[in-house]
Amino acid sequence: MGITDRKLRQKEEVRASILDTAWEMVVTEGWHSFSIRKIADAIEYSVPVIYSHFENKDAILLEFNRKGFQLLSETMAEAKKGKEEPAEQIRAMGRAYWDFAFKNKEYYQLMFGLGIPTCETVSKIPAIASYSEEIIGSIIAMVEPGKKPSFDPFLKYQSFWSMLHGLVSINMSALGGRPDAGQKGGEHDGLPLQVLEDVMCSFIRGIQATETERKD
Amino acid sequence: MGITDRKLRQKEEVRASILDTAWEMVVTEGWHSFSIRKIADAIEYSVPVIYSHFENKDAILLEFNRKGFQLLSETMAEAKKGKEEPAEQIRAMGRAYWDFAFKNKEYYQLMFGLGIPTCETVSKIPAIASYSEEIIGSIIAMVEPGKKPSFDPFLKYQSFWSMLHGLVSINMSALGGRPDAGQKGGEHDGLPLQVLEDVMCSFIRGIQATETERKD
DNA sequence: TAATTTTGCCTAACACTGTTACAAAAAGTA
DNA sequence: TACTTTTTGTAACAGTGTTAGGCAAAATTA
Repeated sequence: MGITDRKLRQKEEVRASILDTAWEMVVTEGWHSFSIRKIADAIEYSVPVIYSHFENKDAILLEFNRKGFQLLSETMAEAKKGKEEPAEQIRAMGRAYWDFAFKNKEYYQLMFGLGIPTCETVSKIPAIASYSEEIIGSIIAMVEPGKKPSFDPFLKYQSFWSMLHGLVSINMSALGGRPDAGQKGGEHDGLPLQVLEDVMCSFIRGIQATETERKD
Repeated sequence: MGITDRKLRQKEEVRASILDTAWEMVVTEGWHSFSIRKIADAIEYSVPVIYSHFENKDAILLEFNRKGFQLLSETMAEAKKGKEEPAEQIRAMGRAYWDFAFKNKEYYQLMFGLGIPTCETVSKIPAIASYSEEIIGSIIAMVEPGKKPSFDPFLKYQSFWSMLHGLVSINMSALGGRPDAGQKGGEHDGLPLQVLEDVMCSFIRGIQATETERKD
């Protein structure tokens, strides 16, 4: 049956063109102009055709979310590969995370913007797991030799991610506090990268330090 | 002229009822149901009346933004007041920041959500300045005695804020990574607070450490 | 008091948005 | 060719932000 075969192929083409067109619009015009109707107009089909490929608007966003986390976790794995020392791996991943965020602003905003219902969709995106494992691996490797008691790698992972995410989103909203922060020469010049280094430094030093006691 | 006086008073009342009603709706139903028409309906006026008080929807949001930063900077000042040691001040402010975020989810989401055009509105909110000065003050006080060269308090401030913001927003989206993170018993139970302590610990230790050298 | 201006307010429209029911057209099958 | 199934478009529904125009009451003036 070559006919149903071709039909499937054509259907897949339409689906791809929906995603491609939508993405192009988001990149060139921003998330605010992400609209089913505009996509339909651009691919020269009527609106219901889109609904025959995706249940609703959120389903398209979920698809981009998937791609974003896939890309991020690949980026992290790639950054890790070059380095031997766990501390260097973490530094490289931190830098890679930063670069990913600013090279793929649209993905990052979708993935970590507060407005998006990530709560329920976490389970639908397996790449989140592989992304976090990439980091946790290095953290464990970094402390294994010393064999410290009461060391929670997941806690450290959350700290690390929090630091990175905060840094990125504050810089992405150009809300640094200094009036000249944000869009100047290139995209993020000088100080923010220094802050990134500073943050990673104290994180790594914090893990390498023997004790992690706290006075509550 | 008591008449124009009363008119001004009444106009002010309508304005206040717009803001009150809008806020109540946001708190009970979330940001998604923040709508000019719904507000008009609730205050029992027609839609254009709202436009006679606010230029547009963003103007109302800006108003809430102002209030949010006002509240945050007051919270920070209050937290600082109790402590003498700069390190303790910073820890207290970090904790206060965290509490503010989860006690005022709606404010926090508005203030630091990526979807909101904070870039242009920073200049319109003077409370942002007083908030950051509150933190920078303690950072400077903490290192002053030692008189370290090449120490940038603003860089440390950005690090600190980034860590806090990342921590909060990751926990707020219930995206911790562990399936049970987020909405369990109360609102944020156990681990996240440990992460907060962990993060503040390494931050303070990082400043207290004599050198801040990096190998690039 | 009567005429006139000003003010406050509402109806209704415009241009959008996501979503869907239904009918028409195209394609495949007999 | 006639029938059936699949694919597609039209048009509607229920929302959204925003604004133009008119009406009536209130305040000002004559």
